[in-house]
Amino acid sequence: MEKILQIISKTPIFQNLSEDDLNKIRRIAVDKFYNKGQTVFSEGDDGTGFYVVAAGKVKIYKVSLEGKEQILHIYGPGNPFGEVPVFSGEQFPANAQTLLKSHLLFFPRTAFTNLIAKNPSLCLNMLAVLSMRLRQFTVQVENLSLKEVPGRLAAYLLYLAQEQEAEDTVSLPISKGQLASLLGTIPETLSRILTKMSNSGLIDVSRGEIKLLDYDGLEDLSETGKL
Amino acid sequence: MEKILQIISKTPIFQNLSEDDLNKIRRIAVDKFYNKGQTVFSEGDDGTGFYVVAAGKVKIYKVSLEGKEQILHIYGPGNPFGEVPVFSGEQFPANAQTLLKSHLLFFPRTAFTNLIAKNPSLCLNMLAVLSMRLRQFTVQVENLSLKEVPGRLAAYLLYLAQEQEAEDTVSLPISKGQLASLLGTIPETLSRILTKMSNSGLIDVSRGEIKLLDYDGLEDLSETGKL
DNA sequence: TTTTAGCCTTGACTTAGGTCAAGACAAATA
DNA sequence: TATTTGTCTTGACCTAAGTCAAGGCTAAAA
Repeated sequence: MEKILQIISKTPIFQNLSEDDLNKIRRIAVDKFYNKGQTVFSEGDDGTGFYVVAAGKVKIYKVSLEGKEQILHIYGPGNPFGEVPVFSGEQFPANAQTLLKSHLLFFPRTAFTNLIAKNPSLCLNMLAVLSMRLRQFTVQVENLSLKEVPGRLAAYLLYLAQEQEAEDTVSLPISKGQLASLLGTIPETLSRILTKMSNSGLIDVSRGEIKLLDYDGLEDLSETGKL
Repeated sequence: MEKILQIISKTPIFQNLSEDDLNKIRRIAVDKFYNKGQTVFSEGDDGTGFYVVAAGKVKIYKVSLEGKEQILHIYGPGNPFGEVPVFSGEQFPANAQTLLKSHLLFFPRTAFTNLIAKNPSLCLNMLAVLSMRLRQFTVQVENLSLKEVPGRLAAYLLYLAQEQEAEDTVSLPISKGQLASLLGTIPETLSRILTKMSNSGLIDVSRGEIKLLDYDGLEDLSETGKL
């Protein structure tokens, strides 16, 4: 139980809250454990609450009738997900599945809204989280609509480098197949583009790691989109 | 000034608030008037507050370096926009421009956050609005990534029919050029697809109005995406 | 009514990227 | 070490949709 409190106190949405508030939050949290590849919820399911990743990794995604998958987000420790139906009612707008053995905290809807209605700080934190999400979607739509795949890949690699505070070598946090789905393409295309970028001296690819050889070139590519 | 109060009391984010609260909100609202085609804000501008459309129409959009435009939303009376930087700080993530002569209400950031921090109902309303937005983005990403243009168009027409509570004839609220940008394509492609759908008996197109002849066919198209 | 200007449409062409099928490679299991 | 399994890569091909350029239509302006 104390472990839960520790996790809660470190996650962004519960930042800057009193100890009393944190305890109230802890009391409504429910531990849930999942193996790799398990479905947490599916699009259309009733949203009875939201989750916070305590450990592991979760993908949020949509699937077309023909089976093509588009990943919307990948969340790791500290990230909340599944909040949309908590505030707008209705069902989950997408699917959630674990990418690794995961430990999640579940916050039941009504208990949580009761809490938030009495706690302006918590409410403002939540508004900040949703706003950041909207900002990210804005970028994703821009990428899908205004950039070609090489541009999206370059942008993602630069984002990874920043995320990992890496000098020049980033490690892919997901498989190439999943990366393709995140970038809105298919593995074959991603593979071809990786070799193309390799050949033009932008990057160096080696099993799960990519060395960024030409930052300026990558930045240019991520903006103009032309390889 | 009373007109402002009237507008405020009708807009969704200010629903279910006490008269006292509405008056407080009214006091911080600033009237702004724009002609057709004027820029309200640009991507990267500091977000000093957000807007509510009192009258007119506004598009929120991104532009690529090569000048291609992707519309993210089109907002009419009662819709708020530009809230992201209010809660997450930083700059506007996209551009806003009027599509018609418009009357907007501007809510300065700090005055509004002060209000919201003291008013749980207002805060929950705002959470609901942002959640709905996230839901819409989810659909937009799905459309862009998993559907082809005919599918997106069919989905949009069905959405319009529902929106307008139309039996079978919907009127396009925006020009075809703008519609192309909203669907993530270009006018030429949209034009070709409209004639194709016309030829296969799904719709009947006539200057700003489209008659939906085959709902089932359109629904099928919007899901499978194959014309 | 004629002219102008802004959309919209059509045609010919190009291309990014998807599909299908076959292999290559590596890791896990036997 | 051999075998299986899943992931990744490569090649040949196809197609949706973008580009470029020319006209056509409508509506406002002269």
